[in-house]
Amino acid sequence: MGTDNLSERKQKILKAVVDEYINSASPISSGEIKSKHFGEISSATIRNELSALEEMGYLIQPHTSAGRIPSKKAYTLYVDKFLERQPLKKEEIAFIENSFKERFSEIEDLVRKTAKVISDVTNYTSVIVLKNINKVVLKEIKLIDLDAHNLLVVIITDSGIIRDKVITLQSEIDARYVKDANAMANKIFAGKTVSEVRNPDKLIETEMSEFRELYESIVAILESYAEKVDETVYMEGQSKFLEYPDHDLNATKDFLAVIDTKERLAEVIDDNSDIEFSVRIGKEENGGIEKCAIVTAKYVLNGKEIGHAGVIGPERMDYSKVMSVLKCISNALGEITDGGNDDGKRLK
Amino acid sequence: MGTDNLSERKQKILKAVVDEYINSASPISSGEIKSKHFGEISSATIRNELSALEEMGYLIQPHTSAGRIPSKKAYTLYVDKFLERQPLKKEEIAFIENSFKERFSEIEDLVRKTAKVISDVTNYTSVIVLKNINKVVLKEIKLIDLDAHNLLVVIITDSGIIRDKVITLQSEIDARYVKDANAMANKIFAGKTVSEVRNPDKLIETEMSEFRELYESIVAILESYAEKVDETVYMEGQSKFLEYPDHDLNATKDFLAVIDTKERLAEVIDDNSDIEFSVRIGKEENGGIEKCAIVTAKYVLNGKEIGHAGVIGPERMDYSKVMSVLKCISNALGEITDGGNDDGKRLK
DNA sequence: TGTTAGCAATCACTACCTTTGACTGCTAAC
DNA sequence: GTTAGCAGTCAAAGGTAGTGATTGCTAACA
Repeated sequence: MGTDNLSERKQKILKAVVDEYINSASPISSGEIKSKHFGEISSATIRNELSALEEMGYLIQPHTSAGRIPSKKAYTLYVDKFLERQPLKKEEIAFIENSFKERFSEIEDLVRKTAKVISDVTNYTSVIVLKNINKVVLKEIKLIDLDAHNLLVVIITDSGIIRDKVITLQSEIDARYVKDANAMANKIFAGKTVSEVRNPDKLIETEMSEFRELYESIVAILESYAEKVDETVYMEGQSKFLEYPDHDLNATKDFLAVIDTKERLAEVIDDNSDIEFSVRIGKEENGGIEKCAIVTAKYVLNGKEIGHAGVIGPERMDYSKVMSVLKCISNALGEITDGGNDDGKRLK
Repeated sequence: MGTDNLSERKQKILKAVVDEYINSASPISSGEIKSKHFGEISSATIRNELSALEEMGYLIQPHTSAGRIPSKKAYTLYVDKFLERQPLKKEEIAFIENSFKERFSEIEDLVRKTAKVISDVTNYTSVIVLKNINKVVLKEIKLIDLDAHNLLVVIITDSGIIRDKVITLQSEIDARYVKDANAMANKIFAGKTVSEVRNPDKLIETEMSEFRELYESIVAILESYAEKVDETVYMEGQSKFLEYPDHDLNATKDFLAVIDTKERLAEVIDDNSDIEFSVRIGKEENGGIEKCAIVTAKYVLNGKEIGHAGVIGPERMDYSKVMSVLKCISNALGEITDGGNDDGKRLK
């Protein structure tokens, strides 16, 4: 999808319409564009251009005597070509950096904080989806005996995420069993991804035979985490969704329906593309929410991509600011996790 | 707050108005009451009674030529005096019982499921708030060494809730240290409530001196859990909120604002009263949500009250059904946790 | 050929009016 | 204390007219 060979002037006018519409949320007239962007040419000329842009599918006229509003196509072009990375205000940068000054002992707290900061600075609803556990590498498995038949299994991944679950075994558990099982489990699981573990080779099968019951329980835990992403979705600022006039009752209904089932939300946010920012505009691309756009970036910690972070807002959202905020947070996170000893540009 | 000595007939009429309004959501006229509830007396007589009830503060007339709608006072009276426990449909009971047939290895899963079932059967948004950890009794503390300076602290309460957190210590950790610390920690913490631990007596202080750093870390964890109830709030069916015409944009805004900060939500749900069902009607009592009511019941597992469960819905909600559902779920939960060997009436 | 001014046409929006129908409150009779 | 009857009230719905913003078109202009 190129620029359709839009003339310099058409591009400038189109950009003006989108800019103005992002500000005002109401249709933009030819006169408005003239007075705010083009002192030189007349509104009639601009009208001609607008008419042409409409024919090309970039603009929409709600009714004959109204101004124009951008179409999805216009937003897409705008994000692709016209967006100038507008710098954040000093206070905003300071706020973000201060927010991550404190020490976080667990990733979960840090993620929560990140979501809060994104929402606070952008004033949109923020969402962070941690990567499906299928793709992460297991670092260690700890077994702790609770009583004669119950074990607490603690799963630690290489990116520091910790999950635990109690399992109940038929066989009696003693200290010796736990010790042996622990050693065995780590031999089998450590360094593997979850999906590798889920489809074990024959070798593992035989090695683990002594602890078959335990082995199957652990795999079951991993399976269940792999299936329900429920616990890896973080949201902040849900109520901000209603601060935008674009979001009427219908849009809100769609919105609530999506955030209601976190699985759906995770699907929407967690795309597989490898680009810096993913911008999805329009109902078809955002899980069915009317007049909404979703901007996400990779969420990188300790040099590892652990998920995606972004915002849900109106189509006419301040894309530039959102991207700047995500970028700035990415830098701040880089500094935390590396102790500031690299350029911090981890979220690419 | 009594019945204000309402005559038999006034009570009957008032109940009719509330019943009808719960069904139709639009003002109830004298004629409607006559045709549906009182073949014998004329609409004029009913009008007289309605007028009296209005003067007493039970009814509200949106405008002169409209029917009446119940006031908060009427709903309260209705819930207190008129509510007949209407039995659930067979399918509903079967659905609830089936939902809890499966085995839940962790409380968290069971709570989530409970929330889902409440929301599905009542068709309102459900909320479950687990009790503030301050009030629960610690059963055991497990320390697991991750590496030379990091310990995983697992806290197990008597109701089976498990929480864990990684702490970083200055001093070097070896197997011996962990073993001793473990023994000491359990001596100190086991059997106490969190609030007792937060205000330790001198004896504990001296006993723990050898592990001061560790001790302080554990207390800090407990403190932080006690302060942020964030992780103990479960919701289901948020989108159902919009299915009721009473809930317009404003109410939705209030609603989102409340559920946005889970602390606020917890405050609203988790009352300290000791009654079977808590019904809060009206903005003043429900955290500021317009035209909403909140019905909650104690959430009891293994004979212990671990929190509150309930629904958020319109003022004109089907109180009877909600209460029946909560009761039925309570029974089903009792059967799970006791293996069915008592009358199961645990949620009182 | 591209640009412009001018002008009629379009249409949402608002205000205002009328009609309709659903109630009520009151009164007088039972 | 109850009822029928009737005038009064008011929201909701529908219609009309006026206003203002904005466009598309045309004809003149550079």
